[in-house]
Amino acid sequence: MMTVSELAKQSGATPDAVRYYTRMGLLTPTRNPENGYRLYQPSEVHWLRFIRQAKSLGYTLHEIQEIMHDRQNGNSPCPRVRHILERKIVENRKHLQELVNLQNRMEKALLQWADMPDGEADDPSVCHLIESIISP
Amino acid sequence: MMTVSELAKQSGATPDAVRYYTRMGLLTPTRNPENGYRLYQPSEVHWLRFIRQAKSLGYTLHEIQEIMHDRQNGNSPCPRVRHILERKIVENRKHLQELVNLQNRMEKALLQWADMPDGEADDPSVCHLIESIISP
DNA sequence: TCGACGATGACGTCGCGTCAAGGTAA
DNA sequence: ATTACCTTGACGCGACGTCATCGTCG
Repeated sequence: MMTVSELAKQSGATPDAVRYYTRMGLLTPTRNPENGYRLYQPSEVHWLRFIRQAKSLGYTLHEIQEIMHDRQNGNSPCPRVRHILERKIVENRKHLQELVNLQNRMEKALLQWADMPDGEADDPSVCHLIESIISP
Repeated sequence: MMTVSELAKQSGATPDAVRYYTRMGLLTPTRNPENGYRLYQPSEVHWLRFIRQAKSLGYTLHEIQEIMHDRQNGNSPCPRVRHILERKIVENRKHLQELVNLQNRMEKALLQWADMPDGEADDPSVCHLIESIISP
């Protein structure tokens, strides 16, 4: 039986994150009746590592919750796990493209600004640098 | 003088966003004393377009606030504007790299899972697919 | 006795979106 | 009279981090 920070150290999470996962129902400690401390079984280390592994693959805590519910209901979570990842690959590709576009806009702007002076205090515009950019 | 939704239409924002910018102090309407409606000067269209232009370049509303404060204090915001963008270009490059890494991890996982069966309901692991991934 | 740990509960992040409950305009 | 607008205030998102205030352990 281990306390929050002992469990946290075993898997690289912070004690605050462990408490948060516990509030969400992803971890289910018992309580020390003398002082109310959360007490985790050694087997919880496996669950917490699973949570962190899934998170590093892009699963949200809500999705991890659904995966664990499958398990608790006696179903294999694998079909759901595959579906979610396929969706995430598509979504992330779109997100990446947006960030690439943003990066291009920012770099083009900085290049274009290199030849432009700073504005004066009494300019009519807010910032002529920003306003000079042609919207895509 | 225009109401929220008239101003919003002039620049492509939603009325809710206009009210939000107003709460943040980025827009400063007067009020119709008869009914309390926000009343914007035609010149606010320029400010709102500036806000949206800056946002599309990646500036946060908080940063836009600082830029506007420069203006109101009689200083040129341009040096700040340049600095922020230089910082954002670096940050976004890092963020992009993380998302590319995530995308690679996800795509490798899906490929690897293609040859693996779904787990059974009585598996000892939570999901052997996710647990089979070797952490980077 | 003191510092490191534990507890709860609430608030902050970011940029809005949404909802409720009501008043107003055309 | 209907409908589309306006107001304020509060809550939701995601994954924690932080803070205050307190009790406990070694």
